[in-house]
Amino acid sequence: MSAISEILYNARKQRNLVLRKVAAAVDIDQSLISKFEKGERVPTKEQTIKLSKFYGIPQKEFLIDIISEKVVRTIQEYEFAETILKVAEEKIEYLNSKRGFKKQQNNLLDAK
Amino acid sequence: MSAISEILYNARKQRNLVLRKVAAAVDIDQSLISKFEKGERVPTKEQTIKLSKFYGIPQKEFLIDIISEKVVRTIQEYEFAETILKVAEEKIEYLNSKRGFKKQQNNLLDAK
DNA sequence: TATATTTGGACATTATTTGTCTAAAATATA
DNA sequence: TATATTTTAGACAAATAATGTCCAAATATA
Repeated sequence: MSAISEILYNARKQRNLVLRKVAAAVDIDQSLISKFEKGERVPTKEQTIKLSKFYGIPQKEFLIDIISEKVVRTIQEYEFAETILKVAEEKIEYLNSKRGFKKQQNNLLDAK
Repeated sequence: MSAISEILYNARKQRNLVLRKVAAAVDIDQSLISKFEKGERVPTKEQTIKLSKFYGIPQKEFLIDIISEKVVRTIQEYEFAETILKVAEEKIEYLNSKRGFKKQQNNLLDAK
């Protein structure tokens, strides 16, 4: 039972809504929403956006939550999952520094 | 051009092997190995194991490299990729602490 | 107890990843 | 320079994974 499940379940309960009503409002099958609330499935990006809008959940934070959950489900079978993330971080930082470099280059070119 | 590409390319060059020879030895299409070396594709787990054995690359380290590369390719489109990894880390740590708890429980039960 | 709601499981559909093929491009060799 | 060999890129087939739907069983409510 992940945080996403709880967030969705609580959001619906606070509003005293049944799945059918949410399903109609956001155009997602009620069975699927049930699975999200039970942690059986993870919403897609589009579904995430729809649900966050409907429930007034901050979109970016929710997206981060969803995508990180997907990452976790991919790597959790490995005993070295934490190391994977550390290495991934280094790679992302490296990519960002390359982008930063390119941005600086572009800025210099624009100045000319 | 990722580290994986360089590792594979250098490993092959050091041994003065052509793709065809490696391909036959590890039973992976030579065109595919070329794509790995160029960073166009990422090897599967099974391919990773085969290549690490063939080249004598430490398997666990190589697996970590490969899987983290896949994670990176999934999330790098987002400007908040680093945050995703941070949250994923917290989730993994949480899971590990739950597992630790279960292990302790199991140990206690065994002791009885 | 009847009805409404939620859930789980099977399976269809869609999307993504992976593997293969082939010829062009690049490089090496004679 | 001609030829052989190697590498590569692109198209597409095949395999796998993710996602959506359907429907009845399970559960909750009145």
